[in-house]
Amino acid sequence: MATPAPSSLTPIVVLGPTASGKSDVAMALATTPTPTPTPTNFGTSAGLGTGVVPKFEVVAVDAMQVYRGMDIGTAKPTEHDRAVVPHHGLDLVDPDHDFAVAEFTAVGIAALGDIVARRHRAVLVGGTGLYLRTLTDPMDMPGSWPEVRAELERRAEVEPIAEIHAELAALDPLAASRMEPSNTRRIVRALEVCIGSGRPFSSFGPGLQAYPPVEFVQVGLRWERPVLARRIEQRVHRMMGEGLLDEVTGLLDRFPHWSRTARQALGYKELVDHLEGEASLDEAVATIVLRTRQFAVRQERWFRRDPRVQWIDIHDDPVAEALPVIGTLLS
RNA sequence: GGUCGAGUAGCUCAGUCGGCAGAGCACACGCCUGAAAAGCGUGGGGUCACCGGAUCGACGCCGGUCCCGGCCA
Repeated sequence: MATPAPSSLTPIVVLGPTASGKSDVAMALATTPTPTPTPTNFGTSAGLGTGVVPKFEVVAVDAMQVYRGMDIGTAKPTEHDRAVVPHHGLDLVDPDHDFAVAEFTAVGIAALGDIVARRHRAVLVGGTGLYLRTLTDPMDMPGSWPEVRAELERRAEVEPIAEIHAELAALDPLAASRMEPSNTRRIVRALEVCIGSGRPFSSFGPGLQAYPPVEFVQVGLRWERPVLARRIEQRVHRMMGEGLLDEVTGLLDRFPHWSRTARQALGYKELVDHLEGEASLDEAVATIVLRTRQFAVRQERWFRRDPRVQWIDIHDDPVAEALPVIGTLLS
């Protein structure tokens, strides 16, 4: 794969499942002197500013860290880390705001542009695969047509999904053939785009299965599953100890109605269920652990398809084990 | 000790009249274009507690053993 040689401004992506330590690795990258291919000191007039070691800025690529006030459960970077290294993509909206990919993409692309303009280097911390893809592989993402969507969703409640799928097949056979006839979510969206835009859904770019060479250095942190499972369990208990339940009640106080998207956050929905009497606290915590483990597997499955990712096997200490490898990748 | 009920997939449990062993969850694998911490699909898995018996044929019927739970002593 003919990826361009990294320059000192090539963005770095550190990705991996939840609890893999990618935020720590990003912070370490940003705060430790790393070997760079460019001469740094001596004030040689190398020209074009190559003599400067770029400063780092972090772009958090995470669908839940965008919500203000959802800190503990999303493992959001601390105030201290954010004071030491500029962070982007955090605290974009309140939990009553219905947030979606396109909104993130706009913020992310703007942030990347600003970072380059400052001659700084971006470190993307990737947890949400789709969000990350819209940054590394800018795509022609169709718009949204809420009225069309609402109508389709209303129909999907009463009509067999097979009929709606057949309708999509008539308008866009290719798209219809690419999705399970039972996947209401995807079928409704594809139809929404066909009807709303007047163009076949499948005409919007090659989709997610193309992985062209791209000017990002992407490293993935890979753990053995049982080890990661243990880390997840420990982290969930740590979050509870840090006051996750209080965070949830406080947040409910300020925002009685969370958006559909914010409501999905792991650790939050289960505790809300508990507060509503649907589960004991122990049950809720056990559910958080289970679902977070399953989520981590889904993240792995998403990321491991991307042939451009260079995997680093981590056994114990993400920072100590990943940094040297990343250093060699950058030189 | 007596008595009643139970023992089937990793877990919780269905299994009609004796005729190829089932579900949900978990787990593995795949998919993913404005909900993505969401959503959808596929798959592997069994000494039917154990021993014996009757039967062409037993998870099921008969006898015994073990184990768990309730009740009575």
